[in-house]
Amino acid sequence: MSHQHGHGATARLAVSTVIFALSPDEGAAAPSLRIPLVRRLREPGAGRWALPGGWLPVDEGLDAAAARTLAETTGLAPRYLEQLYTFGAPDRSPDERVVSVVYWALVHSDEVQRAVADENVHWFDEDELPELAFDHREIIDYALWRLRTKLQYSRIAHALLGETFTMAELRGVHEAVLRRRLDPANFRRTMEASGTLIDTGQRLAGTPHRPPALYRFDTGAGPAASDRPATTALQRTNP
Amino acid sequence: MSHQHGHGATARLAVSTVIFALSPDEGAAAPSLRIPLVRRLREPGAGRWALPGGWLPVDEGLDAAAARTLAETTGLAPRYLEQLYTFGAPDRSPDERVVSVVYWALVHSDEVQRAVADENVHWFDEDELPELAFDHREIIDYALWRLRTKLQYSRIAHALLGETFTMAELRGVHEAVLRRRLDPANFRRTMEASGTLIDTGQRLAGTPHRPPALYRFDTGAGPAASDRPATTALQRTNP
DNA sequence: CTTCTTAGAGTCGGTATGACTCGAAGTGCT
DNA sequence: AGCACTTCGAGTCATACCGACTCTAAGAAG
Repeated sequence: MSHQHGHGATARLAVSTVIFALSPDEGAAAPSLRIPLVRRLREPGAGRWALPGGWLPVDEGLDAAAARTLAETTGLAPRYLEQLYTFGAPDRSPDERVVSVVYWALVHSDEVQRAVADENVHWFDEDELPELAFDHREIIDYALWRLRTKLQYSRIAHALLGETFTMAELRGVHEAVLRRRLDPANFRRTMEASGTLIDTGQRLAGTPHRPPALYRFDTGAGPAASDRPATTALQRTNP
Repeated sequence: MSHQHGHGATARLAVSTVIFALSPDEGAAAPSLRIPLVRRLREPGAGRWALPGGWLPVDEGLDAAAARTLAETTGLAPRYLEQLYTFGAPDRSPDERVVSVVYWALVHSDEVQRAVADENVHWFDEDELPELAFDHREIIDYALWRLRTKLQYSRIAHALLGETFTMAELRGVHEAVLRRRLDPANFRRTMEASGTLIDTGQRLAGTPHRPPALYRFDTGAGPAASDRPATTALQRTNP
């Protein structure tokens, strides 16, 4: 029953990645989400902006191909990388059938500074995206939805921050992603109750007001990521 | 930057589906989840059980290929079908590189009766799975996790039930999927509060106790499926 | 030493949920 | 007919969580 379609022609496999970073902190301005896009140099869609990606080499895993793609574009390694969805409508690319396994990634904004600066690579603000090639606009919209949804039940915000951070910085990440103001007191309560924050004991000096505490993320245990089943062995430890 | 790997050899694309149905209702026994598998007739993995699937034809969409695969196996159309994940480790299949776009589906148990009966197709109970070919065991575990997770915040249980059903039947579906007893009173309260149930006004007669009400699912509006972003147009209607 | 700003703790009310109780409404047995 | 038995389905109570809000703490700036 399986494999009944023979070894005839099939679609070509590409891997693309939607990369997110926060805009570099420029004073008191609220940070915003930014996405790097590459200008297509060849047809189809030459001149248009598109997601970074490439054909899948026969001997490379999907995750590895996504990470490599990302490194070639930003020059840096992702802090977070997860498969998003596979897009394969027959007409999504003219001329030939292309199936794209799309990933999404988070990188730290500090590292964006050191990233590839090229006239054919540009970081766009989330709400100032240009016209995109193929179905890449839908893909980005889906990735944005996933990022926003996941931020609320997972703890991925640290992938956009440095080693230590203040509660206000962490809240700023959430506000930028969710595009919504959050109550500082309630946000603090929720984060502290999550048990994923560690107070370093240090305080950030030099602010024109009361110095805030600096936190680290608890990279150890804590509530599992919950976007994947625990391994069978780990799952048994639950009850 | 994109497409930089040329038009050389690439992986072959397959589409597979994890299909779920409830065991046929045999008296008072609690229903359980069942999954149809096909016996592999050729190498690699000949003789082993595997997920139904096939190579992706060049001119067929991913969803369509999954639905066709499912129809060829069960002889029926899925009540629910959603992409699960794309598996593409370089060594998951010997001999050649295969990337599988995997879907998961729900079908109604009544229809399983009319499904394909073949010595090479067999419905296995969720906890009595045989040794599987390739990485299909991991795939099924992931699909099970997704089904259980999604059942709790979405309303997909109706895809496993008939047109009308009692509250106890609906609860039975949840209990079978979650493998956990649920309090009847609390379950009723939660479901009624969700606003997705419509009381048909009819009651199921012939039971050896108080006759239960028959419900339908509200196929119209209600809380959006929330596993996908609303279309851009709809999203704008949010305040 | 007063004023300004943000940090961070605490209060209050509404809502969701688990555990539990109890009358309702059928069938089947005596 | 009447009693026992079963599940249906409504209701109660305690607790956890979360949004809105208040208030004090601790620094810089003037």
